[in-house]
Amino acid sequence: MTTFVQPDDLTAKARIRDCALGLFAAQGIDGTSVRSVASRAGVSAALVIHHYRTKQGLVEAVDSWVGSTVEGIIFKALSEIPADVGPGEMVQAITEATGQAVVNLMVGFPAARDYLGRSLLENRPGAARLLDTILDLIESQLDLLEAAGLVRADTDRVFRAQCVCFILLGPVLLARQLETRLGNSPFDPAWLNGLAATNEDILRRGLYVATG
Amino acid sequence: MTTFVQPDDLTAKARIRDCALGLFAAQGIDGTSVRSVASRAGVSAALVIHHYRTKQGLVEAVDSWVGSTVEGIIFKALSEIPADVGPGEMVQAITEATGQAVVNLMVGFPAARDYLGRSLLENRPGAARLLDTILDLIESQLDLLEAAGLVRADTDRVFRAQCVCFILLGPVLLARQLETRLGNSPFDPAWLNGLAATNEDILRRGLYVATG
DNA sequence: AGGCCCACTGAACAGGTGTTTCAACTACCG
DNA sequence: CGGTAGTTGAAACACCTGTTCAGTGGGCCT
Repeated sequence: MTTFVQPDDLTAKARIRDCALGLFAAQGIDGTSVRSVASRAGVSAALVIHHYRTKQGLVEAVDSWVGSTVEGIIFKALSEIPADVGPGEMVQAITEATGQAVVNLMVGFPAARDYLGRSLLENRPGAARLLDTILDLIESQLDLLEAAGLVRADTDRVFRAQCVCFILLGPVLLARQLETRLGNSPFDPAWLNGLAATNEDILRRGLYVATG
Repeated sequence: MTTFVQPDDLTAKARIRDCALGLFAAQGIDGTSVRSVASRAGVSAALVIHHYRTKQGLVEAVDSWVGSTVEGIIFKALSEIPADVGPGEMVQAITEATGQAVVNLMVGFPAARDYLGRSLLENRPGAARLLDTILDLIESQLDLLEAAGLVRADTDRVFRAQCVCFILLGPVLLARQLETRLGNSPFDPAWLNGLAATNEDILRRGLYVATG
């Protein structure tokens, strides 16, 4: 059977998957029952099991849907880099493109973003692989930038990648706590851009005043 | 039957609390049943309820024990600052003392550290207050340092505090994923010191090479 | 000694969970 | 029209959950 779904009314199976994504992100996987997913999707619990065999099957379906969505966004961002930039600007172009893709993901796909955060928090295997991918990506990008003379060579390549990773993922991991503290969403575009600007400024010039 | 309790050993009530702390940290609160806590403590489930009334009561007992432990460590660190440092070095002394206290906490109290991470991840009210406290503390410390001319005044005070907070909490939040990636504990003292040194270096001098 | 309190237990209860079973419905194809 | 395959739902099953209950036993006070 074909899995291609036209953008008209979602089939019950897709509706179940979407509702599960939202509930998993909001309450966690263990905190979400099959019945509550079914109720929100307007179907019976038995239908959820019929379509996905087990709750674990539903979780895997959500995992793979989110994974392919995220990969699609990043691939799209990278494919839109103009091909006529010189080799000197190429590394910076890649960095900016991926950074923009991250912001786009956080602002434009709240469900996927929240689910990613949840997934990391609950230490699901898919999220562990994702963190691995993120850290590898950051490490290799910083390596490229170092080779281009844009990143200090006297910094540990593993530690610096962790530092950047934590700065990037912080809002995703602590979104709920930050929301109650800030009063509005930490993914409000204006707010996120301000935070990103400060982060970039700190990475560029340091936070402390040079004491000579 | 007879329980082998050595004279200096913990009372059953304290043993239950400690076992709960460990299991909550490892599996989450929702993922830990009263019976599993009782089993690990070598008592019956009914006794857990007898001592703490409800599971929620047990959670609150663990919360307050961790809270007072953490506060004790920080207070002890602050009280050990020699009183004869000049006002110029005072802010830096406070900063170093709290930084050292954080490292001590992460290295010396793995159970409390893991529980704190879990608590943040599960968005428990106690942890929300804790994050508030941490952010307030960082903001005011950076304000002090800025007033002393040690932190750049042209950085947003809220965003920069978030940045520092994410760097500090990253290993706590992602400890389990990092452990599988690194092969050893992200809280190994040597490793943690290396990470802290790189973080401080980045905050001091920036990560990117100054491009003029 | 008697009385008493308190730690402690096994069994049971009520409710929620994931899953299974079976029956009924709908849409398509000949 | 019949038949078949894909959908859907109500009810039930076995299990796990937090919690309650009635009771036992040992140490302590008067």
